[in-house]
Amino acid sequence: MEEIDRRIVTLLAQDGRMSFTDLARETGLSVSAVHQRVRRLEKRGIVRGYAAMIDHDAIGLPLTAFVSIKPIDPAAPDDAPDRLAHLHQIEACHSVAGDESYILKVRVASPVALEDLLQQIRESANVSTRTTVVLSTPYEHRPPPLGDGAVPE
Amino acid sequence: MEEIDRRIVTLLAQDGRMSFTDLARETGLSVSAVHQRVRRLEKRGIVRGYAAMIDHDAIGLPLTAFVSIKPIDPAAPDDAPDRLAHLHQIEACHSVAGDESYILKVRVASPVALEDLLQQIRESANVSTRTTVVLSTPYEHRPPPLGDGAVPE
DNA sequence: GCTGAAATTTTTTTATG
DNA sequence: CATAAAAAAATTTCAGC
Repeated sequence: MEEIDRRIVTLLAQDGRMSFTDLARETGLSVSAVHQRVRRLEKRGIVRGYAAMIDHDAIGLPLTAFVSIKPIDPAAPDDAPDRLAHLHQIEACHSVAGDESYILKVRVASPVALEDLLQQIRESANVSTRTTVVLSTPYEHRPPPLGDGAVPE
Repeated sequence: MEEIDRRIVTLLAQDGRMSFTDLARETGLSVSAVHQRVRRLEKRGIVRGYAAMIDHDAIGLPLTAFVSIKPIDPAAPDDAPDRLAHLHQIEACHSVAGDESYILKVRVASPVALEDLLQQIRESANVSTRTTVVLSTPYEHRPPPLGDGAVPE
């Protein structure tokens, strides 16, 4: 991927609703050229999709936590992500190196809801949990650094 | 916030580029009514913005890690988020309960880049670090559960 | 706050160099 | 990849209830 595609990706990461007209102005390309590139980036999966960023306080999910999980039976097949996928309070699931096997990011309405969710996680995936509660989030969803730091391809 | 706004938020969280026409069809409102509501949700900050979701492998940042930090001097004023904000490889910063004070989510190009970033974090904020490397991400950015689980207002 | 409709702008496609 | 043109669709504004 080269310079202009990288610029387009950066712009869309910052404003997913930016118009092709604006993208064209920012990149110096014509509208059709930008259009073509964006479609190609989407098709290749470099742009995976678009999402509105939501204020979780406002929608009644003010409590965020990171839940690290570890299998009770280390010999059992590890299909925890599949077994947890139905729990929609889990926003993300990362397989990680280290003592524990996955880190989950969860959003819930209250401490009681967290307690309930943890129980469901333990039951669903036969794991033990270790939970770190988020107190506040100074920043989140910052766009990736493409002009500085990363040297793709 | 009531039912229809919640539905709009859910739809936009799943597809940040959904048109007002489609939102109108999905909610049973007129286009102008939906338009009005979306603008109001944006103005109130319930919808914070829109972002393209990017494949970090494709843009040369294939390595994700969680970095927990702890101040070297517990008596010093805690302005770590400000002091780290210039490091664009930090995608998110959460203040957390527990032994450590913040969890950072970082994206870098390589192990060496991670090593370099960790050093910059320690120097910039006068903290010690504990790093958990992400091996794979079964899922991420799942939309919040508004029709099930949460009971806003 | 909603509807319906007009005015404007953007998106999308197609063609040509 | 640029330009151009045309058609389709979406955004935005506004009168009226």
